[in-house]
Amino acid sequence: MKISTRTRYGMRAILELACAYGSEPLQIKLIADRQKISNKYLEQLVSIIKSAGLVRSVRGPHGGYVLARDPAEIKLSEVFRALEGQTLTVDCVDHQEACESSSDCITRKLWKQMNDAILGVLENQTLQDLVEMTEKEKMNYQI
Amino acid sequence: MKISTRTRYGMRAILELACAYGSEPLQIKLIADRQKISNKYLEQLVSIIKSAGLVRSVRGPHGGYVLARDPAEIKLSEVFRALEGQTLTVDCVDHQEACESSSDCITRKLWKQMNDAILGVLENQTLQDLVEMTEKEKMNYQI
DNA sequence: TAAAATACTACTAAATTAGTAGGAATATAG
DNA sequence: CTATATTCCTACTAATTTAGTAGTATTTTA
Repeated sequence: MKISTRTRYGMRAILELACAYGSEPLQIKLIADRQKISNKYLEQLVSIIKSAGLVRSVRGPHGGYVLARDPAEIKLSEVFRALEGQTLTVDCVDHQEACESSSDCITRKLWKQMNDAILGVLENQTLQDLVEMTEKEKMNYQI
Repeated sequence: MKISTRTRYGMRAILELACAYGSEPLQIKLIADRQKISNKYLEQLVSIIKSAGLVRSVRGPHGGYVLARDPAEIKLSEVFRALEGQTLTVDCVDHQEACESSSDCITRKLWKQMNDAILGVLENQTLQDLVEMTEKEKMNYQI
């Protein structure tokens, strides 16, 4: 149950964008430098969260990426699922039809509890919450 | 954040053993047949939970595996971690030294929340709880 | 028109997962 | 003592996923 670097990198990138919300677009290159992530790899990750509708892009010089919505309107669950995939524990939790024993399967019940516990964390916080926490507690997400 | 089939199969196998606690040893072959898992693969999975000290083995005819302790004394977290690995989200959650920015990293804080949410589910239930729930709600873990 | 950026697509290397395979060791029953 | 049933151990393999690299096309601005 490790979180992939894809998700970790992607989360940091969108946090940079959340922090810069309201300002000029941020370039991949700049974020990649700050976070010490491969430029080209980050390009693909940001493209994933763009496909999910969470960021918008601006092409050409002085282009870059901006958050598509107010950071207070973007739940962490949206970001996480875009990067890590929709399935949080096992397929049958969201799609009962994935297994015919779903309705009376005890392990499914367990995985659903775990699924909901994770969702509880991600559904109840937005990018804005993380940005504020960062400022308030003098934390960072730049390394 | 999908759970591997290793963990799903392993959890089902140990649940069979929990259910049979107090009786004769169960053979891999029998469990594998019931759960429709490859015999040889399950052998390896059970060997993992044996290494973790959760089950004991009996060799020779009429041998098999038995739970090493009372099912009420085996937390789901022990089983899960044996199968899925100790790390629940990211290394730095358990090992701060894994990253020098740990102390003021906002994403680590998020991953720790998620880590603890998962642990909350697994630490507070034992194999016995699942066995009882299975009986009480007429559920199963045999398919 | 040059330069700065994203967009797209294909490839690759490494790691992990999910097995398969075969035989060694051990215990039991007859 | 021997056949048999079982775990034990180790090595191999195939498929999938992850983490990139690489190159070029497209768009926009100055």
